[in-house]
Amino acid sequence: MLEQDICEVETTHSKAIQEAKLNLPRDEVVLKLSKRFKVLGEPTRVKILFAVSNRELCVCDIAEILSATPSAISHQLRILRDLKWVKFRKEGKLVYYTLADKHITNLIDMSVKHAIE
Amino acid sequence: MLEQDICEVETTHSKAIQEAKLNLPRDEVVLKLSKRFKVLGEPTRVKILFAVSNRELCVCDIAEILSATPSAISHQLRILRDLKWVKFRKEGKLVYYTLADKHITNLIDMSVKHAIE
DNA sequence: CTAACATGTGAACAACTGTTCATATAATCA
DNA sequence: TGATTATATGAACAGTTGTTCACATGTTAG
Repeated sequence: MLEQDICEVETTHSKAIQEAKLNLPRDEVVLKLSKRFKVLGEPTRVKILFAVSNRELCVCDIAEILSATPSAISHQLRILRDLKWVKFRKEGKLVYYTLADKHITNLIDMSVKHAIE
Repeated sequence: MLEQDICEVETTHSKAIQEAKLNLPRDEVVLKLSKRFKVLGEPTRVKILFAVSNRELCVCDIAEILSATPSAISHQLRILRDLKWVKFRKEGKLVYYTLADKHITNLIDMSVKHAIE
């Protein structure tokens, strides 16, 4: 940030600035939070979560449902697996995925109803 | 999607697939939903929302708080304005921003506490 | 064993996005 | 009026990301 970009309002509002700085969550917390939201910021992943929220589905099922390639779905599932938002069960060649817990769909449902008009 | 990418599991799981397809929210809804989540998927925007959730702040204040340039903040504020997540009030040269309503911070708070461990 | 198939994964590519920079606009002050 | 300052905004650039493609792995059937 260059010198010219610093506003002079700073001194006037220093009290509000100081207060806001203190109330701001730690960088680590914000980063973790936004990282999770970003995962929900992709239609494909939201659809996958919706699809596996009520029943067990294998990768090909999900691909068929979303009209996508199994490869694309597999890539997205890895992200959801890493976050432990979905769990999986192998059965022969197939791998069945389910929602790890109801928290995520609750969040989505709540978002639909309240926060996001 | 090429022929080779279509799985043969389809016929076996056709019932589950059909059911999942019906339960899936409309594309329009999912798109709108994930679009909003994407906005929260950026640390800068989350920080801005936190900052203006308790007090009125001008662009330079926010820039100072987040250690960013006023220009970068202004760009992000436009996105938040378009979504009507923040409201603003002009006073001379300064433009003061506040949270439009408590729904968004509620969502974030809830996410911190419940859905997102 | 070999062929077929479901899934996983790395590389490559295209599309998107946040920041910076330059500049415009609007308001205040000398 | 002219200078300064706060904010807005378009273009450019760099970094990120989702999909596709090719291929590897592992399992089942013949």
